[in-house]
Amino acid sequence: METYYDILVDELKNKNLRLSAHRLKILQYLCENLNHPTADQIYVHLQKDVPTLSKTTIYNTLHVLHEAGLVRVINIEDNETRYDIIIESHGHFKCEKCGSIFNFKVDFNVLETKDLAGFKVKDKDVYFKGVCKKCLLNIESEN
Amino acid sequence: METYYDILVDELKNKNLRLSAHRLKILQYLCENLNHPTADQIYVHLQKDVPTLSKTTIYNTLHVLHEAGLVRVINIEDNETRYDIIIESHGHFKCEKCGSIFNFKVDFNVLETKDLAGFKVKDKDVYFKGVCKKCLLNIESEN
DNA sequence: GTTCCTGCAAAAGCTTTGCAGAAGA
DNA sequence: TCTTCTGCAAAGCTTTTGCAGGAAC
Repeated sequence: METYYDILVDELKNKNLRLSAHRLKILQYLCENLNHPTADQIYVHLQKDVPTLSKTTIYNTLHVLHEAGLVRVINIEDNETRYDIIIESHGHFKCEKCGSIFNFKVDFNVLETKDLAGFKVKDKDVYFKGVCKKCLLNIESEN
Repeated sequence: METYYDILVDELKNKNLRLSAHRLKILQYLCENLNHPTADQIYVHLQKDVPTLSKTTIYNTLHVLHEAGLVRVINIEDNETRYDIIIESHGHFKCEKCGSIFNFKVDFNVLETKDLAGFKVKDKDVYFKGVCKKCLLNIESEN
């Protein structure tokens, strides 16, 4: 069975991008960790395995993967950029207590609007913020 | 007739926030320029009138206005934060050619999803990116 | 008279850039 | 062999912080 990773590697080949060891590591990390990591989180994690890995390479690779259409950029918060492999369109919810990001289904078709008639829409992002279920329960149990 | 500015000033009074000269200037600018400026754009513009104004005050004021619920924070792009007085909920479209940000109507009710059952949702943002009508026409006329 | 706001300078934090050496095709 | 990638160090940008003086109430 072909995994997300395999599919993405094929995509890289198709687009004539080099399959360097570091790129594959980063891609693998993204496929195994669908928790919308920041560049720094990827760096800290992979450095354990690959001590020579630099942040520059993380940024470079994320840019390349984004331009190739394999990675989504998430700017739900102003002071951090997060990354996500693109599986299917969904919205992102960020909990202000624990900082976790959750995916949720969004019907992007219903967002069509005549206000943007004549516009070419390439990216659609839906960002929600608030408090997640788990944190809400924790707050309740404290009172 | 009461303007947006008047309404917002009343809001500040109600929340016991000080109506300093600089705060009122920044609020006035936001009411008269509904083009989602960055902190720097506000700074550059207002400095002509108020040379002593500092960027620190711009940031401070924007934070205060945001916490008071009068200003919306827009993170459609990773390297810049934009600000918007809150009139009614709408989506934001950013043109990748000219950089302009357009508002468009969004029915936020249809975005409700059972995936977030039990979550407390406080903010909802819809960000689209692409090319605006005007830039599309310019591109066509070049060919 | 208090409290809060302002502005300067410095620091912090994330991201980008330039360039020489290394690795991929 | 040629092209592209990598990593270091430095720079760039936006935003935050600490603190003394000043303004609002």
